[in-house]
Amino acid sequence: MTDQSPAAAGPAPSDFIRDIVAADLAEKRQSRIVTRFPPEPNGYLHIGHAKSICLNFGIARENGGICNLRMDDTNPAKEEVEYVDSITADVAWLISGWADHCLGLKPKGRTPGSVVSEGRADSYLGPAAPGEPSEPFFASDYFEQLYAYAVTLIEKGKAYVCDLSAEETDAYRGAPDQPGRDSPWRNRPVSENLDLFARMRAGEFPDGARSLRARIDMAAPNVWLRDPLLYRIRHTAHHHAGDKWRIYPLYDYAHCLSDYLEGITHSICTLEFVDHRPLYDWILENLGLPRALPHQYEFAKLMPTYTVVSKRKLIELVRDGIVSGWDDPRMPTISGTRRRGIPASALRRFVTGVGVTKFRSLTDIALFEHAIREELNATAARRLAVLRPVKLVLTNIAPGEVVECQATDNPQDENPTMRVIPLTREVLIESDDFAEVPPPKYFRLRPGGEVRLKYACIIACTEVVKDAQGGITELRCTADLSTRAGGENAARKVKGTIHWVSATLCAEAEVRLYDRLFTVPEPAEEEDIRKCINPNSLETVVAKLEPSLADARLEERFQFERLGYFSLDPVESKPGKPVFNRTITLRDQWAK
RNA sequence: UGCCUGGUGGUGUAAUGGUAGCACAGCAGAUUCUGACUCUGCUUGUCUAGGUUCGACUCCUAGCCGGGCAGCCA
Repeated sequence: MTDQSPAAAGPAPSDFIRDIVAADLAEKRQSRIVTRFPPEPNGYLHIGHAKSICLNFGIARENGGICNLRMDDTNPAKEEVEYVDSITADVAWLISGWADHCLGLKPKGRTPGSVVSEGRADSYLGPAAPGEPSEPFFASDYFEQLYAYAVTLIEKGKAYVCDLSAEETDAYRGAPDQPGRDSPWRNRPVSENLDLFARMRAGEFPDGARSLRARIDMAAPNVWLRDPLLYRIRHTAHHHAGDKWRIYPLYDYAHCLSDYLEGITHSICTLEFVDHRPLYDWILENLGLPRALPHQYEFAKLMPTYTVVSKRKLIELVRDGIVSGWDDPRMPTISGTRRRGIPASALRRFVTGVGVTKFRSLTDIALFEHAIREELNATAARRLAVLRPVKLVLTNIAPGEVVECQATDNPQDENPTMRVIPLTREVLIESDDFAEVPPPKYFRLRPGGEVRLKYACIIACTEVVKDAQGGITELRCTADLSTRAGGENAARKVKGTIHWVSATLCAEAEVRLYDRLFTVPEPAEEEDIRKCINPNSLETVVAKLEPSLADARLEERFQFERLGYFSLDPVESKPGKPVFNRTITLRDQWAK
């Protein structure tokens, strides 16, 4: 349950929201911190959500609190069970081994119960006890309670049923720089409002015929205070609540009260909700609730370069078949990230490393790549694999002879383990590790030149064999076995060391090489994102692998030396027919 | 011309009245049986103008520039 990664060993993050939390604790405004992560189940989670998850769970974790996972499902037209399942799985994966103990789930099937707070009737829904059957919280589980609160608002003269159409409502709202006008239904008697609202619930009116509105101020400078809608009529079944509702609450109304019902202390969201905060507070304050009220705080969402993080654009990529699905390894979704082989710890390190501010920043994706490499460099087992092979014959090794070479699994370990790789007469090397006419400063193999075969010995190229078209068919070399580890010339230096595999004793696999999906730093700013799709974002090759890779397991992470980090594709790799994904290349100064 | 919000190197982020620091990126070098990792060095910054102060990224005033807001979406 403890995180052994370097990121966890470092100092706890600090930002303006954590400062507020710390002050609330120090000044006893709160005794226990409860945050929440409230996605709408209408799409898959992406790395932008990962920042919010790590912020909310991180704050809970650092303060001995919990973070509720809540489906913000108040719009039945857009939401699906598929999404609640993927969201639940993605959150579990991201926090696994780091904040599992902070995950707030509710008792399965439970809705808010009656409690007494400060001597007054109240409602509350807390998290499930350990071991108890549980599921995420759902805003739709609060519909009954939300309805009761709405009745209270009506009784207090703070809400009314409005008969204006959607278009009329827009017109009456005015513009940001000019006040709106009161709805003609604004001063409807309480009894009539109560009756109409009950009949809205009963399904007596068609979609859009009426709405329930807060009675605030049509001249408010903040447009969200101009009698915002609380409920709309929707004759639609709900994926979680079933078919018993004909009216559904809107976000602004449902969210603050969901927070209250769960005893949330700090409701953390992104910047676009700043304008809604006065409404968040208005609803809670005007209900005269007995317990301490939650407070909303806003931060800037994560916007990485060379990708998009908007559900609408992500949905387009999936729908238009530009990627294979939500979990395509090129997608910035959490499921795509996972399938790509990126460790959850690397994603966490990245999203917490960028910090939390109110500045709308563009984060260089290189920060993510760095976090991935840092994590994988420390943990991935080194292996040899050749992506684009060219044959090389070691003329002084007899056919059938096998020279066993000791190879280090991970030089980053204090006591690295070893394995054996077979060297045979015929080996395969990377085609661009040989150059007939080498560019300046090229220190790999060339005609008449020398290079070391990693973990084996130094070889010298004696002959380049070509076919009739001039294509290279094989390289003939001599191996200096005295330069093997332990040999009398083991210390001999040559400029280059290259990777290789035996041509006769090797495994084979499909390897998928990924590159960034977009060619421009800010694809979201383009008029049409299809025009800046990187045509080379996926290249598939059939690679030759050292024999041990035939036994690779799904959860293992490898560094194919000098190439990058790889792991098995969890969806399409099959026993006997392995498929590897390249998670990321190694940093490459030479390529620049 | 309404309301909200924000401006620190190329990017992100610290410094909350006391030496502008860190990470990434870039460049140069060292090291290397991975052109990886590691190590060293370097380039580049407080939006502007006033004011307060011994001293201002920080406080005040006025500007400038950017982002968001008028869904019966969240």
